[in-house]
Amino acid sequence: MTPTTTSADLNLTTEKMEKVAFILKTTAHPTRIAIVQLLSTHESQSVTDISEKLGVEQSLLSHHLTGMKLKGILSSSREGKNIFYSLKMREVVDVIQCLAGCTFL
Amino acid sequence: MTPTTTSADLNLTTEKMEKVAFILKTTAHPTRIAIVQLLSTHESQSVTDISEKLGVEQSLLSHHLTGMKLKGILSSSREGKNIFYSLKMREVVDVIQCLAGCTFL
DNA sequence: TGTATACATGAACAAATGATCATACATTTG
DNA sequence: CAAATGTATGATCATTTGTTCATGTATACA
Repeated sequence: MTPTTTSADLNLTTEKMEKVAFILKTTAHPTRIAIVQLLSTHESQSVTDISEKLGVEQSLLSHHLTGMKLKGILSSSREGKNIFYSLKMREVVDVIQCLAGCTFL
Repeated sequence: MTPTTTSADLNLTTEKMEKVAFILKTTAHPTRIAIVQLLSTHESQSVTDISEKLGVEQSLLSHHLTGMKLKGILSSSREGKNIFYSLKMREVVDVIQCLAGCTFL
């Protein structure tokens, strides 16, 4: 039986806890959550697309995007003048989904 | 049909994204993940218990614990000289579980 | 009442993060 | 090749976070 949404026993090594913390940290920002949200339903978007849809200035967005790429959450590919980002680590969608479902939020 | 662990479409308001980010941030630290892990299988532990089991110094641990309590993740109650902490927001267990299950970590 | 135990708190500081700005680089188009 | 467009990068600064240390507070017990 594979684990479902209902909580099970965690049993993490120190190393794994660090890695999990690392991913959580990389995700823990409203703009970055918005990026994940957008890419969860769009497969691939250019920086300009994202910038316009989220209302985030180019440079700041670029910092967020390259950071998330560096940390393995996103991937990117150039297509002419544009660079298209997409979700590489789709698990973060589940993570956000999980918290977003909390009634108390 | 209620959402399961398999990714679905997120559709979050700005406010909700901020709240989710807030919880993620509050969880995103190896020590705090260890605390969640411990409390996920122990219902209630004193500060000394946690300090010894995790090998974290009293004061630092206390800062983490009070922070997590303040942010709604833990709750606490005094019992004589001891203060027992327990998990209030059990959803964070699922969040960690989700990432911990990733093969690439 | 004094002392020990358990925990919290606040100051201080280092390190990480987030934002902004200016500028650099790559690609297309004229 | 020059100019325009799209994106990245690096410097700088403000803010937040993590840690340590010293000290404060609450409870128990002699």
